Amino acid sequence: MKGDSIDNSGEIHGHCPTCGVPHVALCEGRSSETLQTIARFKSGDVLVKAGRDVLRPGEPCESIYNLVSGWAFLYKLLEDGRRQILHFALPGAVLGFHPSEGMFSTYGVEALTDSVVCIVHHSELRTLVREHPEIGMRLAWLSSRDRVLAYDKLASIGRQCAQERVAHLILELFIRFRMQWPGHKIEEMLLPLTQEHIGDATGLTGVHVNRVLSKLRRRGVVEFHYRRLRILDPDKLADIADIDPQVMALWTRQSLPD
Amino acid sequence: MKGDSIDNSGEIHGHCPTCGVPHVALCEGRSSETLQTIARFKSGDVLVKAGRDVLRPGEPCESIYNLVSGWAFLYKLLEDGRRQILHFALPGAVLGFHPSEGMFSTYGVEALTDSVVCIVHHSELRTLVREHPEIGMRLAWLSSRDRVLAYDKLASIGRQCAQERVAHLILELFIRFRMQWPGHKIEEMLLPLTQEHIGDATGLTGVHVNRVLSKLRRRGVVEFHYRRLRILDPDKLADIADIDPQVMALWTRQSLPD
DNA sequence: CGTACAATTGAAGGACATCAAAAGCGGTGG
DNA sequence: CCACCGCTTTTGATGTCCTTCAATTGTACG
Repeated sequence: MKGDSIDNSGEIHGHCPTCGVPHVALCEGRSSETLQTIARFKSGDVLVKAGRDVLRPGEPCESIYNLVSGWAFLYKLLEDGRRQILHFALPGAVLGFHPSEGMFSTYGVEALTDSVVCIVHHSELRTLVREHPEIGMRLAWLSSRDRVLAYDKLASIGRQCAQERVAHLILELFIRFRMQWPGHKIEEMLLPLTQEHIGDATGLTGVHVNRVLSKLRRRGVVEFHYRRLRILDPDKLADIADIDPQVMALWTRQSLPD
Repeated sequence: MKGDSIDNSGEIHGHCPTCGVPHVALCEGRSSETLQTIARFKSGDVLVKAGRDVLRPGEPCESIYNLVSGWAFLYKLLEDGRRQILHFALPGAVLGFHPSEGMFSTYGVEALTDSVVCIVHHSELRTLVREHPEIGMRLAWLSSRDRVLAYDKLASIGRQCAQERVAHLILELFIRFRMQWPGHKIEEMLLPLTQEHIGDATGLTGVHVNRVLSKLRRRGVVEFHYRRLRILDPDKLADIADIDPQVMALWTRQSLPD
């Protein structure tokens, strides 16, 4: 925290009183009995410095990581070093969930800011689900939501031009950000990304992202400069990105409907 | 079936004796008691003609669709008609699983060949999972596997050149196909796709896919002509696609490990 | 105040798209 | 069996969006 007026690197609203696991992830709406069960199963919190890997590509998938605070991103590397960013994770995300033990992660997870992750071993997760079936369904829910988000990006990267892709990513992050901190009505936020990150997430080069951003600034749509994002014209942005913000908000919310 | 030596449009090996739901999907390894439960919950099989939608984009997600036989693909449309194919579904796939009711599908599902889908309503699914927790975990497993596949495509489309993308898609389909019909050791198969489909799946134009395919044929890697695919040099293909076939096979298999 | 990293700008080249036309294949009906 | 039709594949010419390489400027932070 740097005494900024903008602060979105920190805690999510509401944690399990017993275990510090964010409400938004596994615990949302669970009875306090269940929460205590989860607390029993977790093996500890870990602080990960910005730029370090939470999970290295190719590592065995022994645990799931609950992102308590900070930003992270999932990425994949090609042989020759090219990098594709798959997803940006906000506090409350469940990371590294893989269907089964004995597998090796096909992607890596890197902390974008200093982050805290809460670790639950896979073997314990299985027991946990047996005792509390609704958590299995919740995992399916989270997993499927990430799948839908990945599909969204696929269409964007596969079929949209550079300007549309950048607009798409920015709007996605903006909406997901606002869902997390509903208090903030601001159209200005701190995005802990470089233009290089945006390039790696949109399948473009950092250089070209820069050119696209200047055009968007000149058109009065968005400003992004040294991690400070300002949405000037949300409607025009949604129009360029070809996103219905209502629908996106539904799909990116963290809590289950009734 | 046209009396071809190649036949991969039909049934998957082994169905639930009671309900016709393929083993590979929800039922794999379930007790016969559970199978009968699933049979109680399913609301019926439906035949979908090639080219028709199993699920239209924007439709309410009221049911999940178990693909009993045939090929289908998930797709997304942009405003102006551009299409991105998100995933090709083989027999045994669970389609249209969305985390909750009251949502509208953000993508469509179209039958590639005449197909049979088995429908289970969402409300019934919820009850089913309450009674049989392991099915919830299995849904999470399936969902997460599709997510990993989507991430794979994201890296391919975002960071690979045309030749690599096409090689990637072909190898993915080839490996997934072989996992389904382990009997077939053949490197020749019937792929019910046009080059236009490959283009829509790789973010290229059909025309350019054609040029890439001719180059791959001239290099002696693969032949694809009027839906007939022949892998000439699997190793070179894997090399171009930047895929480890072993890893891909692990991730695309249909059955849970012990 | 200096250093490291991020953003910005320019010039040149390449990969893929677009448009258009011809040829090939498969199914249908005479 | 042949002729026809629609769909798919193939090929060519031209354009453009994005990349690459390189140099400069700007910002944050110790």
